[in-house]
Amino acid sequence: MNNDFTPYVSTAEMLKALAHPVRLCIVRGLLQKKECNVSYMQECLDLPQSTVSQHLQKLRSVGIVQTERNGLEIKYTIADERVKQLVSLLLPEEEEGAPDA
Amino acid sequence: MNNDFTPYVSTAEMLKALAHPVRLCIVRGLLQKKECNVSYMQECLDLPQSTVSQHLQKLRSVGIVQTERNGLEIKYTIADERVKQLVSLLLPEEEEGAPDA
DNA sequence: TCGTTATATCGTAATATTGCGATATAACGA
DNA sequence: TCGTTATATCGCAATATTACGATATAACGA
Repeated sequence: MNNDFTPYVSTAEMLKALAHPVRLCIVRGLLQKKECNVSYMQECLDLPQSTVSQHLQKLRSVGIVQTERNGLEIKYTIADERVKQLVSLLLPEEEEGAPDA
Repeated sequence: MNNDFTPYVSTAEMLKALAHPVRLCIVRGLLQKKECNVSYMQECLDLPQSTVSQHLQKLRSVGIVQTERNGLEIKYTIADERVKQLVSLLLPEEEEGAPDA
């Protein structure tokens, strides 16, 4: 009868993009810092540059983050306001301390 | 420096469990109907029984749904209250009409 | 133009997820 | 106990995701 799942596909894709520990970390860091370039994230995350960049492309492909070029650097910011609520719903707030990604 | 993603792993797993069109459909149906057995879902979704059951096991493995046996049937219900908020945040409300899964 | 820095994309091996028929288990009624 | 119904698990081929070095692109300063 009702076997049309297309209304759920784009939401599922957005959730899939968020459903990775590294990407959750990136998103939470961006929510805290408001904006960030790739090499700073790379340092914080301690992952190869290509790995960080690919995670960012995935987040960007579903509209979770957006970019703005500033000379050599590219600033990433959160583009979908819903992820703010989503993260505050799912990620337990952390202790005071050194900031993240 | 900070390359410990373990705080994000369980949240990522929960999101991964939700990040599938069929499972989103199941979850939304359960939120609407409050409870449901497998064969009813199977009919609504028009998918093989084993497929539905495997999706349900995945949702159960991360605590999104829970089960209660009632004779031959097993009733599924939403176990994690956060998904209610999550779904209402992400899934656009639908028109009046025939109920779903 | 060249060298350098910042970021993105390619290629690919390793790993994970998916769908589903076949089969197993669990509970019921006779 | 047997047959039946409801649900779960197995096995596995097909597909998707992941990580990351190698390479490409884009912008800058000299």
